[in-house]
Amino acid sequence: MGKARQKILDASAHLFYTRGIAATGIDAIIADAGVAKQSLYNNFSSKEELESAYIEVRHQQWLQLFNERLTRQDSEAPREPRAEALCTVLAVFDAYADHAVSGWSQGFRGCGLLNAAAELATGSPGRQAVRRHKEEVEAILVKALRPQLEDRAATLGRQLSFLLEGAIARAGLEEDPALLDEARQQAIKLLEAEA
Amino acid sequence: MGKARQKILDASAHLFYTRGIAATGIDAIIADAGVAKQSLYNNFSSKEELESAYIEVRHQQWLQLFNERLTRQDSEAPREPRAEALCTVLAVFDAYADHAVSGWSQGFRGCGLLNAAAELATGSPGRQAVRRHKEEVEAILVKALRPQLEDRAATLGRQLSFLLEGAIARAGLEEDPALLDEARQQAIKLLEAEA
DNA sequence: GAAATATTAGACAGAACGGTCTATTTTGGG
DNA sequence: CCCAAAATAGACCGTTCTGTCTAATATTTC
Repeated sequence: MGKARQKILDASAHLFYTRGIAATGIDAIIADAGVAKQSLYNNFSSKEELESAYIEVRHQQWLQLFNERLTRQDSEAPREPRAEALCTVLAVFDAYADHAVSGWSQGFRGCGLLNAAAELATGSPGRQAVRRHKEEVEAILVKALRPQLEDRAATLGRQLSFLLEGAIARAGLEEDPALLDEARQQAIKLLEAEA
Repeated sequence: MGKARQKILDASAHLFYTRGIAATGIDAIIADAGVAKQSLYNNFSSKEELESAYIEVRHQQWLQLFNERLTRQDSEAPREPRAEALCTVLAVFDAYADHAVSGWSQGFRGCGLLNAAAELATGSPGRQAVRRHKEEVEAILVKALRPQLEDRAATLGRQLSFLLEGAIARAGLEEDPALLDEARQQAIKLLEAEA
């Protein structure tokens, strides 16, 4: 397959994130990608399918950033069970921060997936995909906390996921990723308090 | 002034919230409102102005729900300084829950203001208004906590605002306002831990 | 180098968009 | 009752939207 598809995905990732999905027209995407309109419809049957691809790619990007953070910390830090839970939690927070600053030059606008969901109809495949993404993030947190906290893992994992989600949203509104650092600090304190 | 304006505001509140702003056309609004197109442009100079009005109205609606919760609790509960901080915090959370269930029949989709911001350009008046709304909510929390917590009020107020914001977002995705109750419970525990 | 596959530019269609205009009718206050 | 203000229906305009079509040109693969 060709490289037009990737150029289209890159351009739509940029435009969908910075201007919103509905506000971004096909013509703007192909102009930004430097690609013919037919190349878009050779790779995606409709704009809706391109939107779904955008969401899926963004989810996979986050997963990769998370795994990079996780393995990086694993090779540095020791393996006490308590520290491992903390490392995983921090990797989740840092992966979101990484995702934020990776698009910082385009103007930080919070979580692209949550923003996309805001434009999608209730029950639509895209919105369900975003829902599953957030559930997966929460599940990662809960699973990491389980060995140490048992019953309280579910509650604290959910609380951390709320904290993270809210921090990203507010950081996007304030255009200040530093709010993510604050949430990270608060997460550390919450974990210490549970120990 | 006439009642066409109110019918338009009601219809656009419903449609902007459930379908998104960009996805909602003028014709859909006037059809839902049962109003002539000219009546819309007699009351609003453009769709953009109607969007701004939608945001402002929604902000005022929340403020009213908050004040109702506040005065209701004030007339019931005693006035210990510690309990007053808790009451204000819970009033903030409950006001958001009220706002959620008031539109529950139309399908709960989280915070309408945050959703609107996701569609608005960085630096646009509407997006700035949403930002100020969230800052005001956080300021209410911090102010309520100040007498009891002094220095820690700012940090805890911010943490509570993150918690609340994330809970609403996740509740919207899950279409389950019960997540707001969980966040409320977590907020109570956070306050107890600080005491 | 030939055949198959991608990619290109651009015209085009049909619908939906925001917004204007006219002309008529309804409404409400003095 | 009268008159000004408000609301009505609906045609209309220019633009933009998604998506299709044609036909020529690159690129890859064998």
